[in-house]
Amino acid sequence: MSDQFADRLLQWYDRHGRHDLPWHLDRNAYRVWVSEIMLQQTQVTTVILYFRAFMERFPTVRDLAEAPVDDVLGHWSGLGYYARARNLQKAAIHVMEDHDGDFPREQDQLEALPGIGRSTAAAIIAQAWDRRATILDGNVKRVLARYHAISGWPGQTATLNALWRRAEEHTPATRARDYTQAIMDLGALVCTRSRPDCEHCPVSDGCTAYANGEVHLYPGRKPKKKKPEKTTWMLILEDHHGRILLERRPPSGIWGGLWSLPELDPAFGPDELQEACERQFGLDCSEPDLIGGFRHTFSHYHLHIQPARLQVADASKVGDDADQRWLHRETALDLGLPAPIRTLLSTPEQAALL
DNA sequence: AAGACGTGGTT
DNA sequence: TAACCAAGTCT
Repeated sequence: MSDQFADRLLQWYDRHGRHDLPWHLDRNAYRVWVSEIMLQQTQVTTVILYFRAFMERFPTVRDLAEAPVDDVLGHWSGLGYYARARNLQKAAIHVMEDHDGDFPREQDQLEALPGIGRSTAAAIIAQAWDRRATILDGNVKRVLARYHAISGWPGQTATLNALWRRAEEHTPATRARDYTQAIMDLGALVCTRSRPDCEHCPVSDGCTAYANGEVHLYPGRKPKKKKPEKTTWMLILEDHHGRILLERRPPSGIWGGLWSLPELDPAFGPDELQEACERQFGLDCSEPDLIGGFRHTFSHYHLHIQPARLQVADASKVGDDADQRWLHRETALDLGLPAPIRTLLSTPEQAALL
């Protein structure tokens, strides 16, 4: 059904929407897909530079499928949610092997690819091929929650179902590409989380929350919970060449598959680091030299990272393999590193401490 | 169903 | 400053 909502929105979009984001140029399914994955829970301004660099290095789905995983993660370093990068490459391999290098055209086939859910599949269909499909991202949730005064936190199934139903209803039969971009642009530029610009909203007429003067009540807030705190040790083990020991983290969990400093059982106290180092790595370490800690906040818990610097007498006991390497700082920066570790290894002030 | 999963910006 | 949140998906 093509209702007044869609018509007014599209009219507004033609004049005020965003028409030249990087993924709007040379538009194809691959570029749309990569942009949609990068944009999951990530702001447009953050994505732009990553997208350009990623496309330069991996111009086609084949380039991505054939690349070393560390290269892919390296281009994701600092973006967060690294499962996205691992899934991206898995999906690229599937597309090459099962679909002859072409993205499947049906929504359920797209959703079968790792990292592509209901909304991302719809975004690809609409953005890449201009076919009718319904998205529901954070922007659309906010717009529709206000327009229809849908109460409740969108994380709850009932609220989410109500939003999906409305989203489907509003999706027009034509101009699918422009419509999906338009409703996201409205959320990003007008119907913003704080200080929405209702005076310039093309659909304020039919907006229930606006009519009731309750725009600020929607969407419902997430129930707040206390974040647990976690403290860990990150060892900076340096050999006499000035190289640092890095380890690949397990494929799942925080920073999965990325390279990082060796993590030590947090149960060890500050004065047990030398012993722990010898036990865990079989290394003959000098007196641990604490260089102070920095605190890093995650979305789900506070993680206190305490870097401890130790000089290693004989690095040959820990070899170079797929999961453990002695690397100079500059070399390490080519790998997929978590942002805090990258900062630790790259900023002049931090590096001076190493 | 609810929690895990990152980081940087905003309030 | 600490909470909140952004073009969600997976388990």
